[in-house]
Amino acid sequence: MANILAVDDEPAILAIIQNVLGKDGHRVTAVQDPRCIPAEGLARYDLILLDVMMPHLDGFALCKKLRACVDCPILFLTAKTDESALVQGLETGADDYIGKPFGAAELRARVSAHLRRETREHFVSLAFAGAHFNLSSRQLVVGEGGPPTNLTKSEYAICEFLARNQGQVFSKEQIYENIFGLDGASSDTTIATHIKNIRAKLDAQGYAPIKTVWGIGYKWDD
Amino acid sequence: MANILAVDDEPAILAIIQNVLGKDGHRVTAVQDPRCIPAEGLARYDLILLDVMMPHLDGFALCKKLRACVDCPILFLTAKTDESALVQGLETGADDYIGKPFGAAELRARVSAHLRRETREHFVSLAFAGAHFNLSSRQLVVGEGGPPTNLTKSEYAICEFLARNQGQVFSKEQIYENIFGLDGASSDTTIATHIKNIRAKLDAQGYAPIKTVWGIGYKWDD
DNA sequence: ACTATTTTTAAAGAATTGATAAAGATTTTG
DNA sequence: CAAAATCTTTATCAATTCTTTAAAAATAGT
Repeated sequence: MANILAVDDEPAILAIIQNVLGKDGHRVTAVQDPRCIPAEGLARYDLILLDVMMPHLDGFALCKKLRACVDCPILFLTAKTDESALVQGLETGADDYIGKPFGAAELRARVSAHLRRETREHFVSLAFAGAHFNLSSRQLVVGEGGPPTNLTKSEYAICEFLARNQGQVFSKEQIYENIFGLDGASSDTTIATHIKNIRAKLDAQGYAPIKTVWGIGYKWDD
Repeated sequence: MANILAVDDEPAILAIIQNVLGKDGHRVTAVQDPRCIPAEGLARYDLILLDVMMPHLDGFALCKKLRACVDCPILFLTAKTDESALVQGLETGADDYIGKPFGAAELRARVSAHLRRETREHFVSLAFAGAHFNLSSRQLVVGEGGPPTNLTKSEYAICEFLARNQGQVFSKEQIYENIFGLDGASSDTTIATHIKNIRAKLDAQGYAPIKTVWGIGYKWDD
């Protein structure tokens, strides 16, 4: 299950995408006007689908802009099927280029392949000097072969999010948005309290990976 | 530049691959008989290209076997262009499926896209001779791979502003306005004090990029 | 030597974080 | 289905850190 952003000026195409990928359990956010892409909270998407030919904004230019601030797979989904367009698309930083008319099965398979790859890479990389995440059982193990830390769902989610973006600083709002979605309006103290509780549990095991960056937020540093 | 393994029973195709990708500086190892794939040293390949229909061994089965012990991108390159074959190919663990006859440009673009993704830059940075800014984590690192300088929010903001406009001189008022907005009425000493504190921290690391332009203001010069 | 400007010092004021505790949700258990 | 346990969110306040200010000392230019 993944968060997917789909941008296309044709509502019919958006509906198909939403239908096809929804069946696989993904949450699809459909945007018809590329100018309305949420600037904040882009980080919470696991994959982005883009049309090339849209009014108001060129898909290639949009891809370049998105790529500058986003790390997830970007896939073009377009009627422009000539090879030079494909090359141009991939060179703007996209990861795949699917020609219309596309089959539902191909769309599903390609989206799955890209998502699978993300987890494949992350699985290997989510081990640190002082601890490692067991991503399938959603547990954090401090040290070597010890018992898993007894974190709650939210606490684990915060840890995994910060750890996946090791070194990067996030504000409390950003953390909340990335974990609970944009809708949830929360006070700063929510995340602050979670962080405090996480630190209490990890400190008890002699592990302190969450650093405060004063005035900005928190980061995972191990 | 990458190590690429290409498996295809047709020598002509292998030659084309070797020629096309060789021009991009990649080292292509060509294997005509899938049974001869080196069991050892598979990990040294950054990307694998597979044919589907080969004598002696099915490409899909081969992909599954490879995927079990290898983490790099696997791309099918095949004449079987129907959708169900594509879906089957991606489901065996491959990352892409390119139909023959393929254009040289498409092959290059797709291979580059997959390699690029492996090493995708997670942090946007602003680099100078003696230091670089990690813009995503809002940190200034002096020298090569050293620890980030411990700057406060305002101090970092001033540094980034001056650095972004390298060489340009700004008065204290201009600096204050650009960072805190027009509304903030501040005395000159506010910025002067910040500059002093920044210099103290950077001087301690043997780095002095902020120059005073007497009677005018300050500039970043590195 | 004089003046204007910058740098330093030191301390008051403002903002942010961390800790404590308790109310509101949710899930588990009997 | 209700009670109990657990988790999430909120409010409040102390502790910490940062920002701003005022005034003295140092420095550059004329």
